[in-house]
Amino acid sequence: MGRYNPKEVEPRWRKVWDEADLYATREDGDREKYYVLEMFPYPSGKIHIGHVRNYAMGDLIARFKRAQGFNVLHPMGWDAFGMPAENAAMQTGGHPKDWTYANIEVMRDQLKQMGLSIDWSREFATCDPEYYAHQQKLFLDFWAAGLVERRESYVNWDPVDMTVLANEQVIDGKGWRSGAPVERRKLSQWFLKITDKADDLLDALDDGRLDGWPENVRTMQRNWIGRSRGLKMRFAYTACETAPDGTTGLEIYTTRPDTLYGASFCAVAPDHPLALAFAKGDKAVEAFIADCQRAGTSEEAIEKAEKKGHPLPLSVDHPFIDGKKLPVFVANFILMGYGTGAIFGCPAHDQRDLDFARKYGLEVTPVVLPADADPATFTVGDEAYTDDGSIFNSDFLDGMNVPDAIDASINRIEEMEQGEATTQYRLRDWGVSRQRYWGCPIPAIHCDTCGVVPVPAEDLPVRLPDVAAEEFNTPGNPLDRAEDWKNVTCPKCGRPATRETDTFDTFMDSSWYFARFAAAREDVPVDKARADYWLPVDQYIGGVEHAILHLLYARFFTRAMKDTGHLSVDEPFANLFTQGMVTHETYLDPDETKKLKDRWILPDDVIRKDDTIVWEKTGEPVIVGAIEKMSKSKKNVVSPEAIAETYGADAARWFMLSDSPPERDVEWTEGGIVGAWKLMNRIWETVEAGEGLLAQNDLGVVPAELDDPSMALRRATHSAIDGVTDDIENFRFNKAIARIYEFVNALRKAEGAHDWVRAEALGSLTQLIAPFTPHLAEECWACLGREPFVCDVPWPSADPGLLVDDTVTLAVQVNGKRRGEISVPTDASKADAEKLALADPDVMRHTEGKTVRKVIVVPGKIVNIVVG
RNA sequence: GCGGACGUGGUGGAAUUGGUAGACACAACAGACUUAAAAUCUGUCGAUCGUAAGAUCGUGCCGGUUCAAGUCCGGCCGUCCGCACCA
Repeated sequence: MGRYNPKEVEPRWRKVWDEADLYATREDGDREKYYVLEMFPYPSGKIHIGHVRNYAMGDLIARFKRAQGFNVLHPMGWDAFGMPAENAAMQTGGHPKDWTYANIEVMRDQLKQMGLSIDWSREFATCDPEYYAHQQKLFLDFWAAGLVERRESYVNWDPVDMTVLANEQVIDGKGWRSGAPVERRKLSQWFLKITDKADDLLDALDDGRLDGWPENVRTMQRNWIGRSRGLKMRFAYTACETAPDGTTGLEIYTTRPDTLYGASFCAVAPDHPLALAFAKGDKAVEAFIADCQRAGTSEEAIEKAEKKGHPLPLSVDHPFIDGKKLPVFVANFILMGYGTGAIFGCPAHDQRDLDFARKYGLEVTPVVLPADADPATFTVGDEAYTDDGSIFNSDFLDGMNVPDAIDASINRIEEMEQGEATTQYRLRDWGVSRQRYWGCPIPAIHCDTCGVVPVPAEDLPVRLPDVAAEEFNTPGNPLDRAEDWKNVTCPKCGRPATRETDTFDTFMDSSWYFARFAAAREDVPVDKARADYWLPVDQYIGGVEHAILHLLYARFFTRAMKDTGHLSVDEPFANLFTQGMVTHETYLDPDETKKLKDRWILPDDVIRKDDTIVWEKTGEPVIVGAIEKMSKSKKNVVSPEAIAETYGADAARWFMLSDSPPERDVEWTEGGIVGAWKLMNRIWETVEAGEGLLAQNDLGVVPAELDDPSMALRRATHSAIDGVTDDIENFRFNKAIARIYEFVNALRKAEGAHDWVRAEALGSLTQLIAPFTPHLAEECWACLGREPFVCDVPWPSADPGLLVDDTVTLAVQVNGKRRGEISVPTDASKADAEKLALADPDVMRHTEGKTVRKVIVVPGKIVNIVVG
């Protein structure tokens, strides 16, 4: 007897599991497969509580499915390339590689301490040449398949990190990592043609292929891809054949060709070729463009920015109205990156166009009439009319609704050979070049004679050269200066050439790792047969912060890998679950003379005294700040190591899964972890009281004639099995935990129950907690004298006969208000229930002297008596 | 502005297709045990009135449907998330 001692118990069981090699997985045709994967961690140094929550969920699912008889794959790896390693190298004078692998060593140990059922034989880091060699091969295959493009383009340049960012990595005009305002630069860049797959990426969101994904993630991806159907058309220049940029007409894009009759001007983006061409000979145009480019791109700047334009010295002909000319402006609100960078303006039905037209005195002709408006008097004031209606003032379109008019105008423009229907995307191709050392080298060679040449497959991998530590303290990319590595001969012509010195965006590394786990040691990127067995991932679990970037890239990669014969699936993740963050209170030093960033105090350094929280150092109260996501900057972090040391890994896992629904944020509190710890002890104590009770896995037949307390415990056992199973299957871990609490409470009150029933209850309890708290469960299982291992025992099933009682309590309402309750046999007829309800004294007090007009009986639930 | 999620005790949160609102836990309070504390155990715990039995009110606000609404419908208010001068 004695308290449960996780410090001794947990390592002991992990050793036993290790020696039995329990969690190594092989392909096995007899059992159905189940692939559960949590987003792999970046080896930043130590695991944090967020990891604990993420991996506790994944391990819960893995163990649950394993007990249900599935052949479970549950692997782990490291997303190991990336800038923090270079920053650390800069600060410590070391090498990114040493820093990264040292962190992996530490974090692997920490993860192992959590008692996860992971197949460590499949572990890899993305910075292993054995991994990135295959990534280079995939890239070469994509290149050959036409999915890669090298082009000169404006890029988002992060001046702090000195690298290019993908559009997805620019948030509010700032770098996603550095927070520095992003600059525009023109560079030659590698692109993956994700827009080639835009339609399928979008369609799969709605055609059932991603039914296992949360709606919010699908919506985010839908918005991000941003498909719109419209018309690309040319407006002929009035009285001139060609413009200074060499074009013979202005090509615009519109989704509202139905409003063509309301057009009153055209406008182009400040960096549109036409505008730039005019700027060369026109100081005013040049000045206007420069002015536009100076304006910020932040959200605020855009919102406040006034619609501004500058006329260009030419006009265009209206396609439908003979003799009507439209002026052409350069305007600050047109984006070069969307459509053709040019529009026609219809002020009556677009707010931006209206603002612009009012400012420059352009005509406003309404052409869409609201349903109840009078065509003779309808005008547009300061608000554009953007809803549906019937077309008027528009010749052949008059009387149509908006969708019909859109079709009709497109047809007419196509007949006139002035344009065609097209689809536009907000999504742009994925720029994958990064001017960094610590990434996967791009396998390409630049030759003056042959141009850009792929590295031959047999020369892979292109390994990162070892460079001296001081290289990381020099601005720019160390690969640019690694002369021995950089200078090669051209594989085509044999003349001197140079390697590509950019490396891949690290999001590429995480875009296919799930497929590599199927056969992590094979000498091909993906072993097709084994990948066909394991993929898709049946359950993927991670943070919602990856809803767009990582998940979209992985979906694209999977399609590209299918095109190039590496995979057979086109969606990588059949079911996705996005878990909430772990938050914590923040504490502030009240001394306001200090800078804010120096005032945050660690939770470990404060003490709760009655109602106030004081700083250990001074004994003075601290300011209790908001409950926020744990972050190093606000110091509101707790160390999983310290928690495990004090309470054990099981208690930490349990707490992270209790209370809050898994998709919601959970607040880390001292009270919460203590509560979990108390339960560990309570379970242990309860099981220990039944030590060796019927020490066998198979209890045999149920004894006949059990007394009432025994029957009650059996019912509690089976309803716990039923409820917990259902809750786990539906990701309601907090409810599953609540049911286990109820079951434990029932079990502790049932000491007089029959031994057989107690043995059944204790065994079931142990099995039910096993996916949550594997060490404790194994210890309990051994204590009961059952055969190891509980994690390999089939999941218990509930006897449906024990889920219903033979009597049931019905609430009785009078006029919808609860006035009493009656106990009736479960199979009682409606008439019997009605009779009993009407005879109940509590009910009769409210029906006395009144006429019963109606009685509604819902079997098993409620009786409602309507009186008047 | 567009799209999505949500709003329940002091707190985290339960409530399957409309059918006993507040499961389970945290905090708080009272009691038992103890020299004492911790731990553990028992009890109370939405609000108001009442010694009690009980009554009335109560799921962001207003209205509606229904025998019955946290749940459905209409209209507001508020919070969070994503996108955003996307033509």
